[in-house]
Amino acid sequence: MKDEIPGRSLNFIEEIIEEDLRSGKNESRVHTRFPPEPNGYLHIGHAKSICLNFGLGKKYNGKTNLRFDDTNPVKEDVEYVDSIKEDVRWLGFDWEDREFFASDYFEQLYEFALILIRKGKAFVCDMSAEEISETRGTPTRPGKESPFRNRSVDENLDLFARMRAGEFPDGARVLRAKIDMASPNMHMRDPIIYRIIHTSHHRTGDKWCIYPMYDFAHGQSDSIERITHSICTLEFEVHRPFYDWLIQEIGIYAPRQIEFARLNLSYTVMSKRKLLELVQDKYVSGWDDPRMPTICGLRRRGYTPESIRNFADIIGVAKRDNVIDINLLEFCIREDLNKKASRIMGVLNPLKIVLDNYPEDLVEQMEAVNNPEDPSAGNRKVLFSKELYIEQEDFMEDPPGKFFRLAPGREVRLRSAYIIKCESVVKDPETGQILEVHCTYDPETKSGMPQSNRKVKGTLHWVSVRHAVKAEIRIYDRLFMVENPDNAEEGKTYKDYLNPDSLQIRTGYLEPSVRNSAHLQKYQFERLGYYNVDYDSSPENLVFNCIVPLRDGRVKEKTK
RNA sequence: UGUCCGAUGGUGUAACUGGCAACACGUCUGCCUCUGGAGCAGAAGAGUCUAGGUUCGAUUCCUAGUCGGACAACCA
Repeated sequence: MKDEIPGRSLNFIEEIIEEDLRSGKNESRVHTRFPPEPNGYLHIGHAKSICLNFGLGKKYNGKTNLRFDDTNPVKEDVEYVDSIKEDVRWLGFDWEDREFFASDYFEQLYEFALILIRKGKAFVCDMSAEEISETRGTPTRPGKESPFRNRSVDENLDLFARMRAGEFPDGARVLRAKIDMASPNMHMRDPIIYRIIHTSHHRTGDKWCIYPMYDFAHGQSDSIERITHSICTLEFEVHRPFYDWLIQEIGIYAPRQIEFARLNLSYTVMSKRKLLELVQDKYVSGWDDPRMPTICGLRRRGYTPESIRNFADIIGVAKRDNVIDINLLEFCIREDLNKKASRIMGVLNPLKIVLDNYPEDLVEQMEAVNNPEDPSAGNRKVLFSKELYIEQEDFMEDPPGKFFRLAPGREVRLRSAYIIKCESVVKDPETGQILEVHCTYDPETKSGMPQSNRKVKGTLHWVSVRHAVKAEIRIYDRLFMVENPDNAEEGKTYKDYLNPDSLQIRTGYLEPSVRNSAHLQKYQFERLGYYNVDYDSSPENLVFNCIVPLRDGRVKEKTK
């Protein structure tokens, strides 16, 4: 985690917290929570919230709970609970023994509902979902009161008990708060707080057939856990008056809810519904497809927890809607991996080089630096021989002015090896395609030798043909072709903007040192980019994911 | 024709609570380099949605607009 720079300005949430600390509110405790619903995988937007909540807990010597808001058994599953825990842990956060579930509080929540009923603040309503919806009114028009609104306390108590006992089918009745059908805030128009669902719950099994609505569970769960600052996203701002009303009427501890703007990333979608759709309709290989903005997708792509935490830190927290440029995320992973990733050489588009003056059977071990940014990473040996592969793009028969690489008559440095000079080109007589390039090497210029300092304009990466190992290289591009796929034009959906070339599979020729890499091992392929060993990889069938290419000045020249 | 929230360079976030706008990404220029990477040095780019007001002075306060977002699931 980044060290706090003293004097660095506070975000608006930290300001509120420090004010509360100064005034001695909540006995000067800071207690936050991350409250996911276990109905989907976590994405980078959740990472922002996780970093915020756990970060605040840490910064103010407080605590942060992990609580699953599992109030809807039809959509939730343990699969999601497990993945969420894994992801939060992987991001580097620890909730210690404070792993909670809203379902742990079902009995308590039921008691809260009883309190409301006894106070005449809640009633059992027999209307159908359609009727309730019709009588709710619109934002500009008040709703109509339910004909069941004035049932006696005893009748409500009896009916609610029978709801719990399972006497009624799904949808037959609900419990509603009795507030104000004419409120300008839709959430105050006698909102539903309990509904009948005869579905077994992933934790409580068949113990319950009535379940609290999220709005009835969330605020009270925070209260039960004595959360001091309930941090959530902007869309819950309009719910706050209802939460406050509940806390007030039930008469329990009141956390303070603070809303912030959720993260939006360019060239991607972030809603759980859409991500689920991409998975179910097989637009991607799964939740952890390296193109997905999910935490597990980013992990598989090769992002590090540090880079994601740093990203969350850099984007800041505020209340205004925002769209973060995806390249800021890429900046964060490059910055991190530049310091950490070992460098290796690999060729993705091979062109054969033959060194005419190099002994036929000689094999040399070249000393190569693992990471110029980190001397402690040490060196390794790279095998060199008469026939090498270089990148096709690194040779041009008729180069333009600013081409620093190999061309007829020109010299170039082979990284960690010799300076070579291009002597001739062998082409296919039929197609004119270049088959191999013949060069001579200068034996005096081996890296490290006294005379090796001769300046040449370019340095190329290479791999010995005889020693190269093949690997499957998966290269990813952005999943969507437009900056904001959510904002689809008439008659289109976000899916119409899916990038058909977001996955490209190639064969790479790599130096043999990578053969026994562990899954998720990260490398910089010199001059190309950062690569991650995929879960599908094995020593026999290496598979790498391109995390992000290196920044490349050449690209700009071309687009100019 | 409601309620709530927001508005600062291309993007995001600041401005010690009223003292002529800073940082990061991106862009551009130069240096350096056995990665056209990294690093280093520098530059351009907003006068803070608009109109009034308070004030010696407003991005910060007030008023009225404008624009954008959220809210009408027995979802969260």
